[in-house]
Amino acid sequence: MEKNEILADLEWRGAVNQVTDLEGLQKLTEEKAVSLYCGADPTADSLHIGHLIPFMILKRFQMAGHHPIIVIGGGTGSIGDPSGRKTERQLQTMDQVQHNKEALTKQMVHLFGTENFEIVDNYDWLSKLSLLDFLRIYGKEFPINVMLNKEVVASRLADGISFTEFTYQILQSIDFLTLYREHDVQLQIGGADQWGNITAGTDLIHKKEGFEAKVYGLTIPLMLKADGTKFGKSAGGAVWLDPEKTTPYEFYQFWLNQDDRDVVKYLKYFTFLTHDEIAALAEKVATEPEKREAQRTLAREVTNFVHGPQAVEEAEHISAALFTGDLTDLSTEEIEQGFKGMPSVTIAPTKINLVEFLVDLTKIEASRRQAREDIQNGAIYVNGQRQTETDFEIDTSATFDGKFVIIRKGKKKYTLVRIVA
RNA sequence: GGAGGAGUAGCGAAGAGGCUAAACGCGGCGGACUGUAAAUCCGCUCCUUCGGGUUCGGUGGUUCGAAUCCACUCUCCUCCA
Repeated sequence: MEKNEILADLEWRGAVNQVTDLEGLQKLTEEKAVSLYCGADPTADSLHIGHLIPFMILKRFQMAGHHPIIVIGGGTGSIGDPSGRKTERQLQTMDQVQHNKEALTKQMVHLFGTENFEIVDNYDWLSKLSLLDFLRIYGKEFPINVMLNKEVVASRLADGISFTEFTYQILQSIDFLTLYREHDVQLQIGGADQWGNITAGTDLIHKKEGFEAKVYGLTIPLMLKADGTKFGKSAGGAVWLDPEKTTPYEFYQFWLNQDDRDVVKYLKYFTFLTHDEIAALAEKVATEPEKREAQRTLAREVTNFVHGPQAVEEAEHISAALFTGDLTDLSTEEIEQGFKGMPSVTIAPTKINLVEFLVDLTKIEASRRQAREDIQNGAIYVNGQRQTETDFEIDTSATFDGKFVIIRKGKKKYTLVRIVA
């Protein structure tokens, strides 16, 4: 893709919500390799797929020959962005921020490489700013009435917002200005809820650098699923990029299970497939939805991007075993390989009643009552065999060389129980 | 500071002395159907050794019996100052 085609591509992908000056930005992409940035505050020690939304766009800019920068918010993260929140954030300790920052940085490098990409930390400049400088140099440029009118702030006035969070938009604006000056950054992108923060930044740059300063903002639409719920949550909560938190298999399954109505949208957002390839898959969703080729491709592409080809192969192998194959045919080696990364618990060899096994030993079930109910409903499978007797005795030495017991609960929740003496 | 109102299971919301482990809705968990879908239908949703045990903001009382009545207390909301 050429530099000047990037905006049209984003439009086609439905990835553009608002742009401060679309024509101006288009012109800029025709003239040069544009430096652009997106912020990510270290609020947790892993990225999740919500982060992927702006990051995919940064990546597209990168692939088109532009120059993306991620600002990791060591400074802003210690303050707390009020955007998209109804209540005040709990401040994180600086140690947490530091820890999270390191974890996120690793993941970002993994996604973007080091060529034509930078990560900077706004702690580097925000922490050096004295209170008096802050007020004299920047505070003067921010009329309170304008700040109050920002959606993010206005929506919080009734319930309350601290001065700390109120100030967030100024800090983010200082980021943009700093990047404009030191890294020639002319575009900031972010989620739809970032519009207020982004325009605060362009305003500040115009005031400080003059109105001829060419800076732009672009926001991405809020992503909603077809059923109206928020994108990116699965049963267990957020879908993380950290394979320790969300295994590659679960990650793969998350994408594979997407609704027909959403899958094309996600192909556009989260894959680097061409327009023609996506159109062909869209056609297949319409004509032979039961094959779920679009979902399969989506899962394969995104898992490959985040976890690599090895992880895709593994995820597909596990999926095949769990959804079509008979577990008892698997060798212990295959289980060791296939279940790597599945939820697992380790216990000592024993012979025990199934209910106690599920509740006391493995914590797969929360209570005896629940365990009995699930067993009687036929929701529990031991090594692939449905088990409906609550007084069934499990002998851990009976299967898989006494090394494993595989418990399935419901349609697709597996737990690998490792038997270690 | 004054006057009212509210706190019930994960959430929302009934109940106003025994028939209430607590309607109903959502969410969650299962099952059937299916495409590892959607929609739909069905069951479950405090714990239990199935005898029972512990629940309705908290503490103490009245009563044979309290989520329901009384006192005190904590928290939140509205109005007035």
